[in-house]
Amino acid sequence: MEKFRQEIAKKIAPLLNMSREEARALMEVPPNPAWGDIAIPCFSLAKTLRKAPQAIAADLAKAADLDGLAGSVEAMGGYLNITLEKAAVARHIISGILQGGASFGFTDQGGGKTVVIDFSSPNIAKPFGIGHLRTTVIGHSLSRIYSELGYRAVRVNHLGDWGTQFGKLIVAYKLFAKDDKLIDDPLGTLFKIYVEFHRRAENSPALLEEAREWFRRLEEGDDEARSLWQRFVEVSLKEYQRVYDLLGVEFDYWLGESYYEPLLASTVAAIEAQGLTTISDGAVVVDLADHGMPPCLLRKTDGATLYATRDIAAALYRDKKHRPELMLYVVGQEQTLHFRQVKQVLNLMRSPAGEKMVHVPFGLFKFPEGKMSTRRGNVIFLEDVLTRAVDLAAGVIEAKNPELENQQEIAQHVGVGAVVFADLKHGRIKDVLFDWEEMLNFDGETGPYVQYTHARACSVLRKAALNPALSDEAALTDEYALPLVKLLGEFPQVCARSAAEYEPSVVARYVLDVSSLFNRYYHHVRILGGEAGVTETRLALVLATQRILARGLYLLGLTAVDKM
RNA sequence: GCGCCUGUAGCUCAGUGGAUAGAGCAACUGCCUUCUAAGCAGUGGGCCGCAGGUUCGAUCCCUGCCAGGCGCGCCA
Repeated sequence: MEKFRQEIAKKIAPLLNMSREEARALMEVPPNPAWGDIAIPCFSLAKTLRKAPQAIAADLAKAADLDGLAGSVEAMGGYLNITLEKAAVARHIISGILQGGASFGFTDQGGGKTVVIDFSSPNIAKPFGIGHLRTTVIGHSLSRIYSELGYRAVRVNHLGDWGTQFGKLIVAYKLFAKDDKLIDDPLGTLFKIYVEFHRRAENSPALLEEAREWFRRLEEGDDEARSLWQRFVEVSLKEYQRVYDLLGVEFDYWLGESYYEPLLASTVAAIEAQGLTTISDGAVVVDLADHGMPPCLLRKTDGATLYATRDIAAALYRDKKHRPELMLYVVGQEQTLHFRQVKQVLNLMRSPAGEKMVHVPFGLFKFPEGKMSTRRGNVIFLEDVLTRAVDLAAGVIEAKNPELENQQEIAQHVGVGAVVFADLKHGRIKDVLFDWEEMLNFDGETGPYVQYTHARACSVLRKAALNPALSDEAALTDEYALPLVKLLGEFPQVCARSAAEYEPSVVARYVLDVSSLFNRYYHHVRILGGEAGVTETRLALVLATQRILARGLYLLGLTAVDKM
């Protein structure tokens, strides 16, 4: 579709004495498809042309020579409405998708440039809760969308494997845990003793003091502290891997905060050397009052570093190592101030990393019972949500399609798809209410709905005796086929917008719309068994739809199943 | 107190400086001897938080207010 808009912009621009880009920017889609495919509102031109919008539109309609592009051009209440030549549109879009194969969305705007995406980043020794779902699926999806656009996506899992909580865990472990427990149920045990620690610490401040002391020993490389920390990290990673396997999520780098530990002293020294730091109450800080922010703490009074220090070191490291165009941080919106501070410090250091850094925030999960807190021990485990969804999907398959092969495998793709999609279909920034019913629903605007639509298209293609071919484009110009064709043609723009806004929901909404139009088509138009040329052409539309849905689902991190 | 984010149908959410504000869920009604009914078709349901302003035109941009969420140096 974009090609047609560009061509028309080229023809219209000289008539309005403006650039092609300006003409393109004027275009919109008429609210009623019967009015055309492209609308140009002429109101904003009235002042400069000193003519009534209605007259401008009428003159344009007369003057524009759009032969071969538009079927009709007419003025309507200040708008210039252009209707494209239906068969030409169908031929261009469908052949583009079928020849472009799986990568119709590929535009090569990335040109091989690198984008580093920091996402998931769970805190070691804490359960992988529902709270980590958002960063994990958004980051995963963004990495695929950027790859689709020709970028090299570097996926980094920035594990929270350092900090005072390890002091707490060591104290708790020495007090409450038995070694064998760490083998049977490692994360469950660590979680329990962590909660127990906080329960006791309420009445015993000495425990917190002891925890700080143990973290200090860890930082100094104390053998006992190191080996306990090492075990916590190992058992945690093993458990996280199960969730990542279920979700199909992979990373290029697993680098915890501890990885940057050796770089911290020199990082702080560099900032100090540039004269950016001051001492405040014994702590080393960068004053950001000139930039309207509270100071950024680099060193505590006791000399220990903070997470801002580590994020600055990590950003410098990533910039140097990968030379990226962009560095995305898919982290909850509650950390917006933190990232603004880190970015500002990098800018003050005159590091290019500051400009490249983009915080991609998302809203929190909210619960009917109130706030989730690891410390108080009320968490919903992501793995539980996923297995519950998979079980539910297995039940639906058993009821609706008992003959299906590989039921367990399909159930996994569909169940997980429901959970992932339920998250991605919402705009990032809004808080989301955790709702079992919505997350485990398979009807309506859901992952399974899109997967089902894809499976339906596959089923038709399997049963077809003819091969898809554009034998008779007129078969794609009816009221059910044409809207679908045109929507399929928007896929590249959808991918581009999704990346530009760091918004997987743009793709999610799109595949829902494609599914809806395809199901409508499927219901109203008999695909198989007609005249050969017509059937081949309809099959071409089915194949194009199937490919776009498969690609869209892939970009969201869902699996497109052939049967379900 | 200050800062950031959010406020659209009963619920969950799309939407755009423009022509009648859209989906899904829930409720009700139809449609399986025909390509997968996880579907399709239909009905009802809206001071687009409130008040000003900018504009030929504002749900969208600006200001103020109200409500909710989050954050505001030694946690991450």
